[in-house]
Amino acid sequence: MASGSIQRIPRTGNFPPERLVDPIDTKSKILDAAEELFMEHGFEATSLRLITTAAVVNLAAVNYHFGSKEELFQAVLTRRLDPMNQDRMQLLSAYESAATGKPLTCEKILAAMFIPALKLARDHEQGGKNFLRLLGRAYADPAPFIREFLSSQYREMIARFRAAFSRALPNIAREELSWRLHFVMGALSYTLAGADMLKIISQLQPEEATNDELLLKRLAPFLAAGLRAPCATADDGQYLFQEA
Amino acid sequence: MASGSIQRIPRTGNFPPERLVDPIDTKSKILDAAEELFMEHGFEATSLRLITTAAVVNLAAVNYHFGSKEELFQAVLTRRLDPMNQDRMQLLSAYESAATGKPLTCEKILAAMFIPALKLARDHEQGGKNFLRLLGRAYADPAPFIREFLSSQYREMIARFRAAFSRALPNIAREELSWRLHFVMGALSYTLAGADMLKIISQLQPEEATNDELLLKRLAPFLAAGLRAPCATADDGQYLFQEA
DNA sequence: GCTCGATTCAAACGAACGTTTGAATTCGTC
DNA sequence: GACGAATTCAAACGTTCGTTTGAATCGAGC
Repeated sequence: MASGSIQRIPRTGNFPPERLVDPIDTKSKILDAAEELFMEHGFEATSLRLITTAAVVNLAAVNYHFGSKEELFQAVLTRRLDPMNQDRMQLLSAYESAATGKPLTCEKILAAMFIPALKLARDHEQGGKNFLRLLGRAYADPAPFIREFLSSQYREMIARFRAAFSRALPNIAREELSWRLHFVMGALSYTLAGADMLKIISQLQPEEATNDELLLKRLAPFLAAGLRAPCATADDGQYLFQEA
Repeated sequence: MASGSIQRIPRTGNFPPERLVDPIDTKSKILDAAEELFMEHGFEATSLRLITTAAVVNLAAVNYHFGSKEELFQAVLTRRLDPMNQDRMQLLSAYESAATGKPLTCEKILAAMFIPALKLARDHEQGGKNFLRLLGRAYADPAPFIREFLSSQYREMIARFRAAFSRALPNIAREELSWRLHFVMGALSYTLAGADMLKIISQLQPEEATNDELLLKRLAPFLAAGLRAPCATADDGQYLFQEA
Protein backbone atom coordinates (compact mmCIF):
# COMPACT_ATOMS: atom_id res chain seq x y z
CA MET A 1 0.00 0.00 0.00
CA ALA A 2 2.58 2.54 1.09
CA SER A 3 5.32 3.35 -1.35
CA GLY A 4 8.82 4.76 -1.55
CA SER A 5 7.62 8.30 -1.03
CA ILE A 6 7.44 7.78 2.71
CA GLN A 7 10.38 9.16 4.62
CA ARG A 8 11.02 8.74 8.30
CA ILE A 9 13.72 9.84 10.73
CA PRO A 10 13.75 13.61 10.25
CA ARG A 11 17.13 13.53 12.01
CA THR A 12 16.67 16.82 13.90
CA GLY A 13 19.74 16.27 16.08
CA ASN A 14 22.68 17.50 14.01
CA PHE A 15 25.28 14.92 15.07
CA PRO A 16 26.47 12.27 15.73
CA PRO A 17 24.73 10.94 12.63
CA GLU A 18 23.91 7.63 14.34
CA ARG A 19 20.22 6.87 14.24
CA LEU A 20 18.98 6.43 17.79
CA VAL A 21 15.76 4.81 16.82
CA ASP A 22 15.68 2.24 14.03
CA PRO A 23 19.42 1.58 14.12
CA ILE A 24 19.49 0.42 10.50
CA ASP A 25 16.59 1.18 8.23
CA THR A 26 14.50 -1.84 7.34
CA LYS A 27 14.64 -0.85 3.69
CA SER A 28 18.44 -0.76 3.79
CA LYS A 29 18.65 -4.10 5.53
CA ILE A 30 16.47 -5.60 2.84
CA LEU A 31 18.49 -3.98 0.06
CA ASP A 32 21.78 -5.22 1.50
CA ALA A 33 20.56 -8.79 1.90
CA ALA A 34 18.86 -8.78 -1.49
CA GLU A 35 21.98 -7.48 -3.20
CA GLU A 36 24.05 -10.38 -1.96
CA LEU A 37 21.41 -13.06 -2.52
CA PHE A 38 20.36 -11.87 -5.98
CA MET A 39 24.04 -11.96 -6.90
CA GLU A 40 24.40 -15.48 -5.58
CA HIS A 41 21.25 -17.12 -6.94
CA GLY A 42 19.91 -14.78 -9.61
CA PHE A 43 16.61 -12.96 -9.58
CA GLU A 44 14.05 -15.67 -10.12
CA ALA A 45 15.74 -18.22 -7.89
CA THR A 46 16.11 -15.91 -4.87
CA SER A 47 13.11 -16.21 -2.58
CA LEU A 48 11.75 -13.39 -0.51
CA ARG A 49 11.89 -15.69 2.49
CA LEU A 50 15.62 -16.11 2.01
CA ILE A 51 16.06 -12.35 1.75
CA THR A 52 13.91 -11.42 4.73
CA THR A 53 15.46 -14.12 6.88
CA ALA A 54 18.97 -12.91 6.06
CA ALA A 55 17.90 -9.31 6.71
CA VAL A 56 16.24 -10.32 10.01
CA VAL A 57 13.04 -8.69 8.87
CA ASN A 58 9.48 -9.82 8.49
CA LEU A 59 8.51 -11.51 5.26
CA ALA A 60 5.80 -8.99 4.47
CA ALA A 61 8.23 -6.07 4.73
CA VAL A 62 9.36 -6.48 1.13
CA ASN A 63 5.90 -6.10 -0.31
CA TYR A 64 5.16 -3.29 2.12
CA HIS A 65 8.26 -1.23 1.34
CA PHE A 66 8.90 -2.09 -2.28
CA GLY A 67 5.61 -3.37 -3.62
CA SER A 68 6.85 -6.55 -5.28
CA LYS A 69 9.90 -8.70 -5.88
CA GLU A 70 10.55 -7.08 -9.25
CA GLU A 71 10.47 -3.60 -7.79
CA LEU A 72 12.86 -4.71 -5.06
CA PHE A 73 15.28 -5.95 -7.71
CA GLN A 74 15.15 -2.65 -9.55
CA ALA A 75 15.67 -0.79 -6.27
CA VAL A 76 18.77 -2.89 -5.58
CA LEU A 77 20.22 -2.00 -8.96
CA THR A 78 19.25 1.67 -8.89
CA ARG A 79 20.74 2.31 -5.47
CA ARG A 80 24.30 1.95 -6.76
CA LEU A 81 24.04 2.03 -10.55
CA ASP A 82 22.48 5.46 -10.82
CA PRO A 83 25.10 7.20 -8.63
CA MET A 84 27.89 5.36 -10.44
CA ASN A 85 26.75 6.50 -13.86
CA GLN A 86 26.25 10.05 -12.58
CA ASP A 87 29.82 9.96 -11.27
CA ARG A 88 31.03 8.75 -14.63
CA MET A 89 29.39 11.61 -16.50
CA GLN A 90 30.58 14.21 -14.02
CA LEU A 91 34.12 12.90 -14.23
CA LEU A 92 34.00 12.96 -18.01
CA SER A 93 32.75 16.54 -17.94
CA ALA A 94 35.53 17.51 -15.57
CA TYR A 95 38.15 15.98 -17.85
CA GLU A 96 36.67 17.73 -20.86
CA SER A 97 36.67 21.08 -19.08
CA ALA A 98 40.28 20.61 -18.07
CA ALA A 99 41.23 19.80 -21.67
CA THR A 100 40.01 23.24 -22.83
CA GLY A 101 38.40 22.06 -26.04
CA LYS A 102 41.01 19.54 -27.10
CA PRO A 103 39.75 15.98 -27.53
CA LEU A 104 40.56 13.65 -24.66
CA THR A 105 42.73 10.59 -25.05
CA CYS A 106 41.07 7.19 -25.06
CA GLU A 107 42.82 6.39 -21.82
CA LYS A 108 41.33 9.45 -20.18
CA ILE A 109 37.83 8.59 -21.32
CA LEU A 110 38.28 5.02 -20.16
CA ALA A 111 39.45 6.37 -16.82
CA ALA A 112 36.18 8.25 -16.50
CA MET A 113 34.38 4.95 -16.98
CA PHE A 114 36.64 2.93 -14.71
CA ILE A 115 37.22 5.12 -11.69
CA PRO A 116 33.62 5.26 -10.46
CA ALA A 117 33.32 1.49 -10.90
CA LEU A 118 36.57 0.99 -9.04
CA LYS A 119 35.41 3.26 -6.25
CA LEU A 120 32.30 1.15 -5.95
CA ALA A 121 34.36 -2.03 -5.77
CA ARG A 122 36.44 -0.63 -2.94
CA ASP A 123 34.22 1.67 -0.89
CA HIS A 124 31.54 -0.64 0.41
CA GLU A 125 34.03 -3.42 0.95
CA GLN A 126 31.40 -6.13 0.87
CA GLY A 127 28.42 -4.64 -0.90
CA GLY A 128 30.23 -3.02 -3.80
CA LYS A 129 31.75 -6.22 -5.09
CA ASN A 130 28.48 -8.04 -4.71
CA PHE A 131 26.80 -5.34 -6.70
CA LEU A 132 29.26 -5.52 -9.58
CA ARG A 133 28.81 -9.26 -9.81
CA LEU A 134 25.06 -8.82 -9.70
CA LEU A 135 25.32 -6.31 -12.49
CA GLY A 136 27.31 -8.81 -14.52
CA ARG A 137 24.51 -11.32 -14.12
CA ALA A 138 21.88 -8.77 -15.05
CA TYR A 139 23.73 -8.01 -18.30
CA ALA A 140 23.27 -11.63 -19.35
CA ASP A 141 19.64 -11.90 -18.27
CA PRO A 142 17.09 -11.70 -21.10
CA ALA A 143 14.12 -11.00 -18.81
CA PRO A 144 12.31 -8.07 -20.44
CA PHE A 145 11.89 -6.04 -17.28
CA ILE A 146 15.63 -6.30 -16.60
CA ARG A 147 16.62 -5.38 -20.15
CA GLU A 148 14.32 -2.39 -20.26
CA PHE A 149 15.53 -1.23 -16.89
CA LEU A 150 19.22 -1.44 -17.83
CA SER A 151 18.50 0.24 -21.12
CA SER A 152 16.94 3.22 -19.41
CA GLN A 153 19.68 3.37 -16.80
CA TYR A 154 22.49 3.42 -19.36
CA ARG A 155 21.09 5.41 -22.24
CA GLU A 156 22.26 8.85 -21.19
CA MET A 157 25.69 7.80 -20.02
CA ILE A 158 26.36 5.79 -23.17
CA ALA A 159 25.41 8.74 -25.34
CA ARG A 160 27.86 11.00 -23.49
CA PHE A 161 30.73 8.57 -23.77
CA ARG A 162 30.05 7.78 -27.40
CA ALA A 163 30.36 11.46 -28.18
CA ALA A 164 33.63 11.68 -26.26
CA PHE A 165 35.12 8.67 -28.03
CA SER A 166 33.93 10.06 -31.32
CA ARG A 167 35.99 13.22 -30.75
CA ALA A 168 38.98 11.22 -29.55
CA LEU A 169 38.89 8.91 -32.56
CA PRO A 170 37.83 11.01 -35.57
CA ASN A 171 39.08 8.38 -38.02
CA ILE A 172 36.80 5.65 -36.73
CA ALA A 173 33.45 5.54 -38.49
CA ARG A 174 30.48 6.19 -36.28
CA GLU A 175 29.08 2.73 -36.81
CA GLU A 176 32.38 1.02 -36.13
CA LEU A 177 32.74 3.07 -32.98
CA SER A 178 29.38 1.85 -31.72
CA TRP A 179 30.59 -1.70 -31.98
CA ARG A 180 33.83 -0.94 -30.22
CA LEU A 181 32.01 0.82 -27.41
CA HIS A 182 29.96 -2.31 -27.06
CA PHE A 183 33.12 -4.40 -26.81
CA VAL A 184 34.51 -2.04 -24.18
CA MET A 185 31.38 -2.23 -22.05
CA GLY A 186 31.35 -5.99 -22.37
CA ALA A 187 34.96 -6.47 -21.38
CA LEU A 188 34.61 -4.05 -18.49
CA SER A 189 31.47 -5.60 -17.05
CA TYR A 190 32.77 -9.09 -17.60
CA THR A 191 36.04 -8.24 -15.89
CA LEU A 192 34.54 -6.37 -12.95
CA ALA A 193 31.92 -9.04 -12.42
CA GLY A 194 34.95 -11.17 -11.70
CA ALA A 195 33.56 -14.52 -12.66
CA ASP A 196 36.28 -16.79 -11.44
CA MET A 197 36.86 -17.81 -14.99
CA LEU A 198 40.00 -15.96 -13.99
CA LYS A 199 41.20 -18.99 -12.09
CA ILE A 200 40.67 -21.12 -15.14
CA ILE A 201 42.29 -18.83 -17.61
CA SER A 202 45.07 -17.16 -15.82
CA GLN A 203 45.90 -19.57 -13.00
CA LEU A 204 47.12 -16.60 -11.03
CA GLN A 205 47.58 -16.31 -7.32
CA PRO A 206 44.24 -15.52 -5.70
CA GLU A 207 45.49 -12.35 -4.07
CA GLU A 208 46.33 -10.94 -7.45
CA ALA A 209 43.23 -12.19 -9.20
CA THR A 210 41.09 -10.14 -6.86
CA ASN A 211 43.07 -6.92 -7.07
CA ASP A 212 40.76 -4.67 -9.02
CA GLU A 213 43.17 -1.78 -9.43
CA LEU A 214 45.76 -3.97 -11.03
CA LEU A 215 43.07 -5.55 -13.12
CA LEU A 216 41.86 -2.28 -14.58
CA LYS A 217 45.42 -1.08 -15.07
CA ARG A 218 45.86 -4.05 -17.38
CA LEU A 219 42.47 -3.72 -19.04
CA ALA A 220 42.76 -0.03 -19.96
CA PRO A 221 45.77 -0.33 -22.31
CA PHE A 222 44.22 -3.40 -23.87
CA LEU A 223 40.98 -1.60 -24.65
CA ALA A 224 42.64 1.64 -25.71
CA ALA A 225 44.69 -0.24 -28.29
CA GLY A 226 41.57 -2.00 -29.53
CA LEU A 227 39.72 1.28 -29.88
CA ARG A 228 42.54 2.75 -31.95
CA ALA A 229 42.93 -0.30 -34.17
CA PRO A 230 42.67 0.26 -37.92
CA CYS A 231 39.21 -0.57 -39.19
CA ALA A 232 38.65 -3.72 -41.15
CA THR A 233 37.81 -3.04 -44.78
CA ALA A 234 34.76 -4.54 -46.41
CA ASP A 235 36.78 -7.48 -47.70
CA ASP A 236 38.81 -7.91 -44.56
CA GLY A 237 38.15 -10.68 -42.16
CA GLN A 238 37.60 -13.17 -44.90
CA TYR A 239 40.28 -15.23 -43.18
CA LEU A 240 37.57 -15.98 -40.69
CA PHE A 241 35.77 -18.19 -43.11
CA GLN A 242 38.46 -19.98 -45.04
CA GLU A 243 39.15 -23.41 -43.67
CA ALA A 244 42.60 -24.70 -42.86
CA MET B 1 17.93 -45.95 -12.50
CA ALA B 2 18.92 -46.10 -16.17
CA SER B 3 21.71 -43.87 -17.40
CA GLY B 4 23.14 -42.36 -20.56
CA SER B 5 24.74 -45.62 -21.64
CA ILE B 6 21.49 -46.88 -23.11
CA GLN B 7 21.24 -46.62 -26.89
CA ARG B 8 18.22 -47.44 -28.96
CA ILE B 9 17.29 -47.31 -32.64
CA PRO B 10 19.88 -49.58 -34.30
CA ARG B 11 18.85 -47.93 -37.60
CA THR B 12 19.27 -51.03 -39.77
CA GLY B 13 17.58 -49.48 -42.77
CA ASN B 14 20.26 -47.38 -44.48
CA PHE B 15 18.13 -44.48 -45.64
CA PRO B 16 16.09 -42.32 -45.47
CA PRO B 17 17.54 -41.49 -42.06
CA GLU B 18 14.09 -40.75 -40.62
CA ARG B 19 13.42 -42.74 -37.49
CA LEU B 20 10.26 -44.77 -38.00
CA VAL B 21 9.71 -45.49 -34.35
CA ASP B 22 10.33 -42.77 -31.76
CA PRO B 23 10.42 -39.96 -34.35
CA ILE B 24 12.56 -37.76 -32.14
CA ASP B 25 14.42 -39.18 -29.20
CA THR B 26 12.93 -38.23 -25.86
CA LYS B 27 16.37 -37.24 -24.60
CA SER B 28 16.85 -34.89 -27.54
CA LYS B 29 13.42 -33.36 -27.11
CA ILE B 30 14.24 -32.67 -23.48
CA LEU B 31 17.65 -31.24 -24.33
CA ASP B 32 16.22 -28.93 -26.98
CA ALA B 33 13.47 -27.61 -24.73
CA ALA B 34 15.83 -27.28 -21.76
CA GLU B 35 18.39 -25.37 -23.83
CA GLU B 36 15.88 -22.73 -24.75
CA LEU B 37 14.23 -22.47 -21.34
CA PHE B 38 17.47 -22.46 -19.34
CA MET B 39 18.62 -19.64 -21.61
CA GLU B 40 15.42 -17.72 -21.02
CA HIS B 41 14.98 -18.14 -17.28
CA GLY B 42 18.31 -19.36 -15.93
CA PHE B 43 19.02 -22.66 -14.25
CA GLU B 44 17.33 -22.33 -10.89
CA ALA B 45 14.25 -20.55 -12.17
CA THR B 46 13.49 -23.06 -14.94
CA SER B 47 11.18 -25.79 -13.67
CA LEU B 48 11.20 -29.34 -14.90
CA ARG B 49 7.49 -29.04 -15.46
CA LEU B 50 8.09 -26.17 -17.87
CA ILE B 51 10.73 -28.17 -19.72
CA THR B 52 8.76 -31.39 -19.97
CA THR B 53 5.62 -29.57 -21.02
CA ALA B 54 7.49 -27.76 -23.80
CA ALA B 55 9.13 -31.01 -24.88
CA VAL B 56 5.76 -32.83 -24.80
CA VAL B 57 7.23 -35.45 -22.55
CA ASN B 58 6.33 -36.87 -19.19
CA LEU B 59 7.59 -35.04 -16.12
CA ALA B 60 9.44 -38.07 -14.78
CA ALA B 61 11.39 -38.47 -18.02
CA VAL B 62 14.05 -35.97 -16.92
CA ASN B 63 14.92 -37.85 -13.77
CA TYR B 64 14.76 -41.12 -15.64
CA HIS B 65 17.08 -40.11 -18.49
CA PHE B 66 19.38 -37.63 -16.79
CA GLY B 67 19.12 -38.36 -13.08
CA SER B 68 18.52 -34.84 -11.82
CA LYS B 69 18.00 -31.27 -12.88
CA GLU B 70 21.69 -30.45 -12.40
CA GLU B 71 22.78 -33.35 -14.57
CA LEU B 72 20.33 -32.24 -17.24
CA PHE B 73 21.87 -28.78 -17.21
CA GLN B 74 25.35 -30.19 -17.62
CA ALA B 75 24.13 -32.41 -20.45
CA VAL B 76 22.68 -29.36 -22.22
CA LEU B 77 26.02 -27.58 -22.01
CA THR B 78 28.16 -30.59 -22.88
CA ARG B 79 26.19 -31.47 -25.99
CA ARG B 80 27.43 -28.41 -27.84
CA LEU B 81 30.33 -27.03 -25.80
CA ASP B 82 32.48 -30.12 -25.95
CA PRO B 83 32.33 -30.46 -29.76
CA MET B 84 32.90 -26.72 -30.16
CA ASN B 85 36.06 -26.75 -28.07
CA GLN B 86 37.28 -29.87 -29.86
CA ASP B 87 36.76 -28.07 -33.15
CA ARG B 88 38.71 -25.09 -31.87
CA MET B 89 41.70 -27.19 -30.91
CA GLN B 90 41.66 -29.14 -34.16
CA LEU B 91 41.49 -25.93 -36.15
CA LEU B 92 44.37 -24.45 -34.19
CA SER B 93 46.42 -27.58 -34.80
CA ALA B 94 45.65 -27.40 -38.50
CA TYR B 95 46.75 -23.77 -38.68
CA GLU B 96 49.95 -24.59 -36.80
CA SER B 97 50.74 -27.48 -39.12
CA ALA B 98 50.21 -25.28 -42.13
CA ALA B 99 52.53 -22.64 -40.68
CA THR B 100 55.43 -25.14 -40.64
CA GLY B 101 56.89 -24.08 -37.32
CA LYS B 102 56.42 -20.35 -37.68
CA PRO B 103 54.28 -18.68 -35.02
CA LEU B 104 50.75 -17.88 -36.08
CA THR B 105 49.40 -14.35 -36.20
CA CYS B 106 47.00 -13.24 -33.51
CA GLU B 107 44.29 -12.98 -36.10
CA LYS B 108 44.80 -16.58 -37.13
CA ILE B 109 44.62 -17.80 -33.54
CA LEU B 110 41.52 -15.72 -32.93
CA ALA B 111 40.02 -17.23 -36.07
CA ALA B 112 40.53 -20.68 -34.58
CA MET B 113 38.51 -19.52 -31.58
CA PHE B 114 35.83 -17.73 -33.56
CA ILE B 115 35.02 -20.04 -36.45
CA PRO B 116 33.68 -22.96 -34.41
CA ALA B 117 31.56 -20.56 -32.35
CA LEU B 118 30.28 -18.94 -35.51
CA LYS B 119 29.47 -22.31 -37.02
CA LEU B 120 27.43 -23.08 -33.92
CA ALA B 121 25.57 -19.79 -34.21
CA ARG B 122 24.62 -20.56 -37.79
CA ASP B 123 24.22 -24.32 -38.11
CA HIS B 124 21.36 -25.11 -35.78
CA GLU B 125 19.54 -21.95 -36.71
CA GLN B 126 17.51 -21.87 -33.54
CA GLY B 127 19.38 -24.02 -31.05
CA GLY B 128 22.85 -22.67 -31.67
CA LYS B 129 22.00 -19.12 -30.79
CA ASN B 130 20.08 -20.20 -27.75
CA PHE B 131 23.08 -22.18 -26.65
CA LEU B 132 25.49 -19.27 -26.97
CA ARG B 133 23.21 -17.07 -24.92
CA LEU B 134 22.87 -19.81 -22.34
CA LEU B 135 26.64 -20.07 -22.21
CA GLY B 136 26.85 -16.33 -21.61
CA ARG B 137 24.55 -16.69 -18.64
CA ALA B 138 26.51 -19.62 -17.29
CA TYR B 139 29.72 -17.54 -17.38
CA ALA B 140 28.13 -15.08 -14.96
CA ASP B 141 26.61 -17.69 -12.65
CA PRO B 142 28.52 -18.25 -9.41
CA ALA B 143 26.84 -21.58 -8.60
CA PRO B 144 29.70 -23.93 -7.67
CA PHE B 145 28.56 -26.83 -9.81
CA ILE B 146 28.39 -24.56 -12.86
CA ARG B 147 31.80 -23.00 -12.22
CA GLU B 148 33.46 -26.36 -11.71
CA PHE B 149 31.83 -27.73 -14.82
CA LEU B 150 32.92 -24.84 -17.02
CA SER B 151 36.39 -24.98 -15.54
CA SER B 152 36.80 -28.62 -16.49
CA GLN B 153 35.30 -28.06 -19.94
CA TYR B 154 37.65 -25.20 -20.79
CA ARG B 155 40.91 -26.16 -19.12
CA GLU B 156 42.48 -28.05 -22.01
CA MET B 157 41.39 -25.64 -24.73
CA ILE B 158 42.61 -22.61 -22.79
CA ALA B 159 46.01 -24.20 -22.25
CA ARG B 160 46.38 -24.86 -25.97
CA PHE B 161 45.45 -21.32 -26.95
CA ARG B 162 47.57 -19.71 -24.28
CA ALA B 163 50.56 -21.55 -25.69
CA ALA B 164 49.71 -20.39 -29.20
CA PHE B 165 49.35 -16.76 -28.16
CA SER B 166 52.56 -17.02 -26.17
CA ARG B 167 54.43 -17.97 -29.37
CA ALA B 168 52.66 -15.28 -31.37
CA LEU B 169 53.47 -12.58 -28.82
CA PRO B 170 56.91 -13.33 -27.40
CA ASN B 171 57.25 -9.80 -26.01
CA ILE B 172 54.20 -10.07 -23.76
CA ALA B 173 55.00 -11.40 -20.31
CA ARG B 174 53.35 -14.67 -19.45
CA GLU B 175 51.32 -13.11 -16.67
CA GLU B 176 50.14 -10.19 -18.78
CA LEU B 177 49.14 -12.60 -21.49
CA SER B 178 46.95 -14.52 -19.08
CA TRP B 179 45.05 -11.35 -18.35
CA ARG B 180 44.66 -10.52 -22.00
CA LEU B 181 43.44 -13.99 -22.79
CA HIS B 182 40.85 -13.46 -20.08
CA PHE B 183 39.77 -10.20 -21.71
CA VAL B 184 39.49 -11.94 -25.07
CA MET B 185 37.33 -14.71 -23.70
CA GLY B 186 35.15 -12.20 -21.92
CA ALA B 187 34.60 -10.00 -24.93
CA LEU B 188 33.92 -13.00 -27.16
CA SER B 189 31.41 -14.63 -24.85
CA TYR B 190 29.75 -11.34 -24.08
CA THR B 191 29.47 -10.52 -27.75
CA LEU B 192 28.24 -13.91 -28.90
CA ALA B 193 25.77 -14.11 -26.06
CA GLY B 194 24.26 -11.14 -27.80
CA ALA B 195 22.71 -9.44 -24.84
CA ASP B 196 20.66 -6.80 -26.55
CA MET B 197 22.76 -4.23 -24.77
CA LEU B 198 23.64 -3.86 -28.43
CA LYS B 199 20.44 -1.98 -28.99
CA ILE B 200 21.29 0.37 -26.17
CA ILE B 201 24.84 1.01 -27.12
CA SER B 202 24.95 0.94 -30.85
CA GLN B 203 21.41 1.83 -31.84
CA LEU B 204 21.96 -0.12 -35.01
CA GLN B 205 19.41 -1.59 -37.32
CA PRO B 206 18.23 -4.94 -35.94
CA GLU B 207 19.23 -6.85 -39.04
CA GLU B 208 22.80 -5.77 -38.59
CA ALA B 209 22.90 -6.21 -34.85
CA THR B 210 22.15 -9.88 -35.29
CA ASN B 211 24.66 -10.55 -38.04
CA ASP B 212 27.23 -12.66 -36.28
CA GLU B 213 29.73 -12.79 -39.10
CA LEU B 214 29.93 -9.05 -39.33
CA LEU B 215 30.10 -8.87 -35.58
CA LEU B 216 33.12 -11.13 -35.33
CA LYS B 217 34.76 -9.40 -38.27
CA ARG B 218 34.69 -6.26 -36.19
CA LEU B 219 35.67 -7.93 -32.94
CA ALA B 220 38.75 -9.71 -34.26
CA PRO B 221 40.76 -6.59 -35.22
CA PHE B 222 39.76 -4.97 -31.97
CA LEU B 223 41.04 -7.87 -29.90
CA ALA B 224 44.15 -8.41 -32.00
CA ALA B 225 45.16 -4.81 -31.44
CA GLY B 226 44.56 -5.16 -27.73
CA LEU B 227 46.64 -8.29 -27.54
CA ARG B 228 49.56 -6.55 -29.27
CA ALA B 229 49.33 -3.40 -27.14
CA PRO B 230 52.49 -2.32 -25.31
CA CYS B 231 52.43 -3.49 -21.71
CA ALA B 232 51.77 -1.01 -18.96
CA THR B 233 54.82 -0.44 -16.81
CA ALA B 234 54.64 -0.74 -13.04
CA ASP B 235 54.02 2.99 -12.72
CA ASP B 236 51.66 3.23 -15.64
CA GLY B 237 47.99 3.58 -15.16
CA GLN B 238 48.36 6.00 -12.32
CA TYR B 239 46.14 8.27 -14.32
CA LEU B 240 43.37 5.97 -13.21
CA PHE B 241 43.55 7.26 -9.69
CA GLN B 242 44.19 10.92 -9.97
CA GLU B 243 41.05 12.94 -9.73
CA ALA B 244 40.11 15.62 -12.20
C1' DG C 1 -2.22 10.16 27.59
C1' DC C 2 -4.54 9.65 23.64
C1' DT C 3 -4.88 9.53 18.65
C1' DC C 4 -3.60 8.24 14.22
C1' DG C 5 -0.67 7.05 10.55
C1' DA C 6 3.43 4.18 9.79
C1' DT C 7 5.38 -0.06 10.44
C1' DT C 8 5.89 -4.86 11.98
C1' DC C 9 4.15 -9.28 12.68
C1' DA C 10 2.17 -14.20 12.50
C1' DA C 11 -0.67 -16.67 9.75
C1' DA C 12 -2.68 -18.23 5.85
C1' DC C 13 -3.78 -18.31 0.55
C1' DG C 14 -3.41 -21.23 -3.64
C1' DA C 15 0.07 -22.59 -6.69
C1' DA C 16 4.26 -24.58 -8.13
C1' DC C 17 8.56 -26.83 -6.95
C1' DG C 18 12.09 -31.48 -7.59
C1' DT C 19 11.79 -36.02 -6.85
C1' DT C 20 9.89 -40.75 -6.10
C1' DT C 21 6.90 -44.57 -6.84
C1' DG C 22 4.62 -48.40 -8.89
C1' DA C 23 1.77 -49.67 -12.38
C1' DA C 24 1.00 -49.42 -17.49
C1' DT C 25 2.99 -49.62 -21.95
C1' DT C 26 6.23 -50.37 -25.65
C1' DC C 27 9.48 -53.08 -28.31
C1' DG C 28 13.22 -56.24 -29.65
C1' DT C 29 14.09 -61.17 -29.11
C1' DC C 30 13.55 -65.93 -28.40
C1' DG D 1 2.88 -64.79 -28.87
C1' DA D 2 4.97 -64.55 -24.59
C1' DC D 3 9.04 -63.02 -21.86
C1' DG D 4 11.91 -59.21 -19.97
C1' DA D 5 14.09 -54.99 -20.22
C1' DA D 6 13.43 -50.21 -21.43
C1' DT D 7 10.49 -46.52 -21.28
C1' DT D 8 6.35 -43.83 -20.31
C1' DC D 9 2.82 -42.42 -17.37
C1' DA D 10 -0.41 -40.49 -13.63
C1' DA D 11 -0.27 -39.60 -9.06
C1' DA D 12 1.45 -38.30 -4.95
C1' DC D 13 5.42 -37.00 -1.57
C1' DG D 14 6.73 -32.99 1.44
C1' DT D 15 8.50 -28.37 0.70
C1' DT D 16 8.66 -23.79 -0.74
C1' DC D 17 7.02 -20.05 -3.51
C1' DG D 18 5.01 -14.59 -3.86
C1' DT D 19 1.47 -12.27 -2.04
C1' DT D 20 -2.36 -10.86 1.05
C1' DT D 21 -4.66 -10.03 5.33
C1' DG D 22 -5.90 -8.18 9.75
C1' DA D 23 -4.40 -7.55 14.10
C1' DA D 24 -0.51 -5.88 17.13
C1' DT D 25 3.02 -2.46 17.92
C1' DC D 26 5.43 1.76 17.57
C1' DG D 27 6.22 6.92 17.85
C1' DA D 28 5.48 11.74 17.01
C1' DG D 29 2.15 15.63 17.92
C1' DC D 30 -1.83 17.77 19.88
